[in-house]
Amino acid sequence: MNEPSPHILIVDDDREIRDLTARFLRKHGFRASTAANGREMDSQLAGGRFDLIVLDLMMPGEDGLSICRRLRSRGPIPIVMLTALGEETDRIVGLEMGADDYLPKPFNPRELLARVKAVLRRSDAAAPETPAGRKLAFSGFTLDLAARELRDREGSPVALTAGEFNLLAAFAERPRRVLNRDQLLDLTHGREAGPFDRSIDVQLSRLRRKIEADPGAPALIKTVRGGGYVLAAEVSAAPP
Amino acid sequence: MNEPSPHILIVDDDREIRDLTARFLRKHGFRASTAANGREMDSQLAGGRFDLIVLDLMMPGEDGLSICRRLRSRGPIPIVMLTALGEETDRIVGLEMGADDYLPKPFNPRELLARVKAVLRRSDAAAPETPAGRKLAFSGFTLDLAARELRDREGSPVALTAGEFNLLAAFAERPRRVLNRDQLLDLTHGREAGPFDRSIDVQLSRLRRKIEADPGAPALIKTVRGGGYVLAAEVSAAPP
DNA sequence: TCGTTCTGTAACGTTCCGTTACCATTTTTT
DNA sequence: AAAAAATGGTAACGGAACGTTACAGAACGA
Repeated sequence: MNEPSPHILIVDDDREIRDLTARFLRKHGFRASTAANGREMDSQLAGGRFDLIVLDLMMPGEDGLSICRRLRSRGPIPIVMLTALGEETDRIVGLEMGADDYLPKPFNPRELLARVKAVLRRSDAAAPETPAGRKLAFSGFTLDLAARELRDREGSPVALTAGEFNLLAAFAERPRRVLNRDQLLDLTHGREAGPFDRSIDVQLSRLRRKIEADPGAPALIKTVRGGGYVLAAEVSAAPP
Repeated sequence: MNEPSPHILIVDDDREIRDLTARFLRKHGFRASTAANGREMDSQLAGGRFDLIVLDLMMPGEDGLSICRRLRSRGPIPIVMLTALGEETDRIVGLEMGADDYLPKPFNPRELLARVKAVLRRSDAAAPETPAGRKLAFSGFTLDLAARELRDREGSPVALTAGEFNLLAAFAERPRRVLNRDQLLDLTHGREAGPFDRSIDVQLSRLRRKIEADPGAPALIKTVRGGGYVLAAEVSAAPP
């Protein structure tokens, strides 16, 4: 079972940078595609699976921060951002926005390579998903990570939104561990929590309404006041 | 029961950077210790447990790379590396060496904080094994530490709040030992007692109301006047 | 483009828990 | 022994954390 080399999407309005970078990454064993702006990126993303996105911060039209936000709301894909030199404020804002790493322009291609590798290694270690679609079973439910669907004990599918599924998957992969809101935001959106961020609470409330027998007295995902939430059930691998 | 704040070791030959960084991290809720070189780091590591190491790359004597390699061979502790600006080659080597993140010097403390938090969040969520999903039995009750629930002798769950559960867990893990209020506060909240702190008394009163047959004459958790409280029952491991 | 679905924010109600206060009981002091 | 102090139980209160709903902007599909 040979896994394919990681697929990287380079988003930059400068054609020369785009092409040179893509060629350089390919020479070092990656697959690389390019996009000149947000729109092109969207159609690329619709077309295939990517493992990491190299994103220019300063672009005409929709800028890198806006794109970054959009990507984050979709799911936890790793992002390396390219920033003009010295814009430290932007770097910090971007970091809180959820980019995984930064590279000041102009950059040395070798260094981009190193950061891409490092970010991939990190996100790989953080998300130990098996390439083959895993199925997890807990408390009568079956969660199919590859098909992204949940079935109840009768086998009928439970309609979950993307956000609800991501949240449940984060718990199912770490059963019986208390996860705080920071960690959950990171796992589901790769984002950092703001000071008054309640989005996890709301998502969890919606999730509970769908999977708890009595949402008023949750037995599956419990609240740990001051700590976060924990999946109380035992999780085991389910047969394919 | 409640984990203490993460403990960070700063290894840098520059005393000013060391101390400023440590102070900054402490101000933001971390525990921080310092070491000026590899030797000091070793004795610090021998002395206590650390959750993350901030490591300067350029140091007289044993340099950061060598230290990083040694740390890696010891175990999987998270490392954030500090590199001088422009040492591109070293940065690349450092990342490939296995640092989890790095920061070019001079760095903005806020950015260090953001990266430290991010690295901790991830490494914490990626922790491989479940600590100890133990179940304890005493006096007809069953306390499931992983699922955070208590069941009575009929098997019906007893609704405990997080604080009550933490308190009971502290006792169940130390049966027949008198625990004073300072110890209990430390075990449940990682906090020190204030001069007129009665919070343990109040919580215990609430807990007794839920688990004692006659809260007026407690048989499970007894008061030791002038000493604290003690779980009188015998505790044994329960089958899963 | 339009309509639908999803999701974060704001707002409000509820529950939890630390503080305070008051009382009963025990211990110490006078 | 009476008075005073110390100790602990618990009710009551208020601030903070959490649950839930409503709404509006964003993403998505047609």
